[in-house]
Amino acid sequence: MKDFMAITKALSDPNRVRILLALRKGELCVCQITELFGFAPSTVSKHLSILHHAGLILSRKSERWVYYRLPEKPPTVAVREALAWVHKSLARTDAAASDAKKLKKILQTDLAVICRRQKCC
Amino acid sequence: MKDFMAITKALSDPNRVRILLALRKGELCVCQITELFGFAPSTVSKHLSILHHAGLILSRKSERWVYYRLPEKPPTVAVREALAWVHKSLARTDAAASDAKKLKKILQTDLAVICRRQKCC
DNA sequence: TTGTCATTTCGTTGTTTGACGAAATAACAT
DNA sequence: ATGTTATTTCGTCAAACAACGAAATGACAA
Repeated sequence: MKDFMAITKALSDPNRVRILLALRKGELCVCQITELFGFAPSTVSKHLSILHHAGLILSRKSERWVYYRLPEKPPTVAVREALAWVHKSLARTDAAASDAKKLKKILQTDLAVICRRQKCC
Repeated sequence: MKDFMAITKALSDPNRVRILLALRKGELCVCQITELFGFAPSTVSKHLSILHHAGLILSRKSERWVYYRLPEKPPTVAVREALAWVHKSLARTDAAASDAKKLKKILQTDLAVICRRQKCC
């Protein structure tokens, strides 16, 4: 029950759901997600930590960046079904499409440039 | 997306999830659920209204009581999958079993008696 | 119509949550 | 070692939320 509630709480914020949808196409680093949302990096990091704690995403560190991704093999049935439910319900929505479009642009830009941009302005 | 978030918000409170599990065996009136939880009737009513608004439960009025139940034919795919997910994930947990046991006792008692009990003490 | 009774609505209170910026951390490059 | 840099942690603030009791509602019975 506790594990299950960790999942439902993680899903109860629309921005965290958007993160799950954005990760469908493959892993993203924190600053790419930050760029997509326009939030402070600390805010995005917190959202990712909640998703990670619920088992809904995995992370990996490489060079200077931390990448998050959907689990190829979900840790529990509850997590697997939750992810399937999210994607089935929302993959074709306008919100998902709009994020996907924005994400495409972000993926064409160099990571270092994106990160630096978040510091200065 | 808005409809989906109504569902995830509804599921993000453990007591509301417990209500959904309690309704698996059939409809219950507000005072029976109130008895099961030990909360104030107004609190339970609010929880039910949130679940109802998300499409996760239906209501019907009969004599003096309002009965809530799971939809036999869920209104959307998202709702259907959500309910299936909840039940699949939690039906066999201790929490569900303990509520089911308590509920069995409540169902043996006359409705009017239960309701009156909540007024006086 | 009047009273009764189950439920809902409303207003209040304490807790949780989501956002931020500043400071800490951890990894890498110099 | 030292500095740089991406990310995380911490403290703060405002908004949202869950609980309550009191009052309103709406249905039925007298």
